[in-house]
Amino acid sequence: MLATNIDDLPTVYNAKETEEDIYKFWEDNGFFKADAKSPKKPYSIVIPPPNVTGVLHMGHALDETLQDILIRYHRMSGYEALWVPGTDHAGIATQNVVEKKLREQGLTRQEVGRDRFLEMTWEWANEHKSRILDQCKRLGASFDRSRERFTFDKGCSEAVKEVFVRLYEKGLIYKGAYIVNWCPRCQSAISDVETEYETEKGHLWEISYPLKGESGAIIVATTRPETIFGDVAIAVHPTDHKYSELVGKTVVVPLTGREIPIIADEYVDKTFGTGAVKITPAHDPNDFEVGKRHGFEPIWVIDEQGRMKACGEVPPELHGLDRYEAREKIIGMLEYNHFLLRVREHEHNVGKCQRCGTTIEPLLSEQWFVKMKPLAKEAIAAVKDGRIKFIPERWEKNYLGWMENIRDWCISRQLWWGHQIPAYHNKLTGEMVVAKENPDPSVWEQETDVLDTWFSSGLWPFSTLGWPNTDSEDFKKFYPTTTLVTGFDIIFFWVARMITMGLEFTGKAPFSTVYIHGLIRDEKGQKMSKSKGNTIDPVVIIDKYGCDALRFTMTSLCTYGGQDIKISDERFEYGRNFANKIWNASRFVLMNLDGVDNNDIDFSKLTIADKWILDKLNNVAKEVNANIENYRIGETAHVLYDFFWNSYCDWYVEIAKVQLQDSDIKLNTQRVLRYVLDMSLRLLHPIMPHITERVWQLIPKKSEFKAIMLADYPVYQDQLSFPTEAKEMELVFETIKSLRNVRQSFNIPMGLKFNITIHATNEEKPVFEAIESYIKRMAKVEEISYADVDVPVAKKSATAVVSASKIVIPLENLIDFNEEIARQEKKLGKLQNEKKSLEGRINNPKFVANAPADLIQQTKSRIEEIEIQENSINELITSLKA
RNA sequence: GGGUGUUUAGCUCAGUUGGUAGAGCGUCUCCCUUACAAGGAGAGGGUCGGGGGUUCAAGUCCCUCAACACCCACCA
Repeated sequence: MLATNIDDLPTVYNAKETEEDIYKFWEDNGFFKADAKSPKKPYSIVIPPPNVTGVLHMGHALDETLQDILIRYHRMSGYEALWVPGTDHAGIATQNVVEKKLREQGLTRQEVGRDRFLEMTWEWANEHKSRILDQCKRLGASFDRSRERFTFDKGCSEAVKEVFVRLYEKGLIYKGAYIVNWCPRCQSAISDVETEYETEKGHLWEISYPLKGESGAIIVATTRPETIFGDVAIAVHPTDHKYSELVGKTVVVPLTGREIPIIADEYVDKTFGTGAVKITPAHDPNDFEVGKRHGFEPIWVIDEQGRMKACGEVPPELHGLDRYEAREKIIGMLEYNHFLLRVREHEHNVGKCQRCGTTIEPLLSEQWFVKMKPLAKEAIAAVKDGRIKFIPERWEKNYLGWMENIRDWCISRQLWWGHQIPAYHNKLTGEMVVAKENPDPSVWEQETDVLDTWFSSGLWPFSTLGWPNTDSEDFKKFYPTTTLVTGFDIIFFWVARMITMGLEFTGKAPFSTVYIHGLIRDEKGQKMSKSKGNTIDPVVIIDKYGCDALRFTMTSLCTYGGQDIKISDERFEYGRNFANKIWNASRFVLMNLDGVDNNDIDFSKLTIADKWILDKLNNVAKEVNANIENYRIGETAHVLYDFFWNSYCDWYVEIAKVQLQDSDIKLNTQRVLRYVLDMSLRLLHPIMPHITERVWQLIPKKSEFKAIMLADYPVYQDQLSFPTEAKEMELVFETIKSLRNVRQSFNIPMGLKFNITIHATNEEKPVFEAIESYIKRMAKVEEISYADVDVPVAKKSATAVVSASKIVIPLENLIDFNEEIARQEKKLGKLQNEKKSLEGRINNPKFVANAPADLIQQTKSRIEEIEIQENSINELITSLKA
């Protein structure tokens, strides 16, 4: 149990013991549950579903924190806020994990069989499904667990079938034989976006193909000699004079003796290699196109495992050999037979499987595709006409560029873990139908391929809200969602597809704003990865520094431009220290409230300092609201940090200590202290939910809200605006700062109080009188006396020029006058520089003609102010020198 | 080959419509002042990557160069 007695609160904030209890308090009270029947305006976010295979990492921590900030802010601002949590079945990734476990037992999925394998994967998924969302609780995530979903649950599966059938019926899904990116390890096709290219050092082999029936040969350059058996032609550029006489002739493929023609095709680059290229339509996407144009039948020579195919085209001694072993062997064979003329080092890009890193084998195979061009139209329009806005805006360009050049999406995967394609083959006739249900299982059997995992994620914003049942309460209330928060790395994978599908099936953009944040990197700016061993575990950080510290630190590092965020363990001290500051300032206030349980401030009794802090708070509220609305989350953190620490703690709380001594204004000061703390906590709550809730619960109050997370978010109020007093307080700060400066400069110990004389102007004197008590306490001043501003200052003294007045500290025995002269000259120098530059402006007629009036006025008055101070300082220096 | 981002204090980075640069950490002084040493007070530190241009005025807009990072394309 957390302590409730103020005197029992530790002097160091204990995040660990607080956070668990507070989260439980929220959850037990059902505060995260959204009400679809609420009359309030909806605000909804669907979580980018983490993979069931995953453990919480820093990327999630940031993503979830930002969503939680938006949700909590809107919940407090009068919206019915719904955050839908859930996980992704992550087809390949999950299957790989389960297969790996099998392999550890010496088994393959084929040995286990499809049904048993799926059973095992479901078991595994069910065990892990909630794990990551449970971990998100450590982040303080206020999502509605009663609405938790899974991309492979019944509802999502219904949505998938519905979408598939409708797209098929519309002619937007087709099946066909094309070159796809094939992962020999995953044993499946993967899509273009799942293929990552890496630069690798390889070789460029020049191979001689002898002409048939005459002497001579054509030299071909290739990086993949093992595909030689699949060659159907040699291509040269139509305008390449080197080869013009050879086009139409026949050559003999080395090592097989097969005869193939030399053809001309524009695809060939005259300047690369030898200018002649072998055409292997079954194993290269470009060659496939060339082959199609010229009407060649592709020849398969590499199988799905990446091994040489046991077919007539391939010499028997190579059958079943791995593609790289075969390559070595073939090189040897070519060399032995004098077909190999030259080898060169060659750097080129090689496609890798995003999931397992295996080199992709472009393979001709029968797959299912979605025609993207027709769907992309609306998805492009929705972004162009502003129905969907990207923050930061530049990602729009990125999205549009991709969408405008979109290619068909290969959606079939030769996996077992995933949504089985709802197509059925007639065992007798071979006929195929696409339907949500099997027409007759005794005659029809379902397609064995499953769908790309992103197919179901693409439906996430509406499948989670009840679609295809468009009458569901959640769908009606919360769709379309408001904001999507994610990293830029999945704009193509996910965001683009949600937009496409959402528009096609609901007629509405699935969200109006896409908030893209940066990626988390290590302190050197490198991507965090398990293999590099540079990951930072958010749970470890939370244990060490606290969740709110983690959230605050990360939030403060978010920039409007969405830059990547570099972190290291020590950086989180920033947030922890701030949490501790909040804790201790709160303790002070709580210890001094004497049970004051309301914010009923008596406006007639407000001091200048009270008005200043209220004015400041008011402006902060205004700024914070605007910042959050505009996704300036980092700025929000900075503004609140600065206000709470530098204004409230460093100045107002210190001033309040003075005011609390005055029985006349004690109660009102307590109310101001309480009010500003209350509002500060509310303002901070979306970013630092636990500590703010914890402290807020400790503030004596009549029941108003049950929790700070349900309290009203502060907004700007006219009656709390005190610009005049806010300005006058500058005098307090300047005075106290100058006096402290003098004290430090002359090494006057804090224990030694001194008297001062203020040579004040008539305007400023009343203000000084009003703030005397603050000056006395905060600058350790004994007595304050006044003199006219024109009266010469006492000779043996240090002087601070503040605004138009002078503050004189008689320090006969304490100061070295040369030092004081130097100190004043330094200040004078600064002022003179400033004046010089300002005068340069004001004396420029073009400036006076063009600059805005208020700036000119401002410049003039600043010059006047400087002149007054200059005069004072000059006088001082003269008198010191005398 | 196209595109985007970055370059500001010793370090890590902020800086919304152009109006003489800010924070955190670190450094140097001083301080256990009854909320906080994870703290308080004071100080020092930058010709805003180079060059050019627009403007009365440029860290901010335009051009150019350089370095670094990333994305897309995929010449065998």
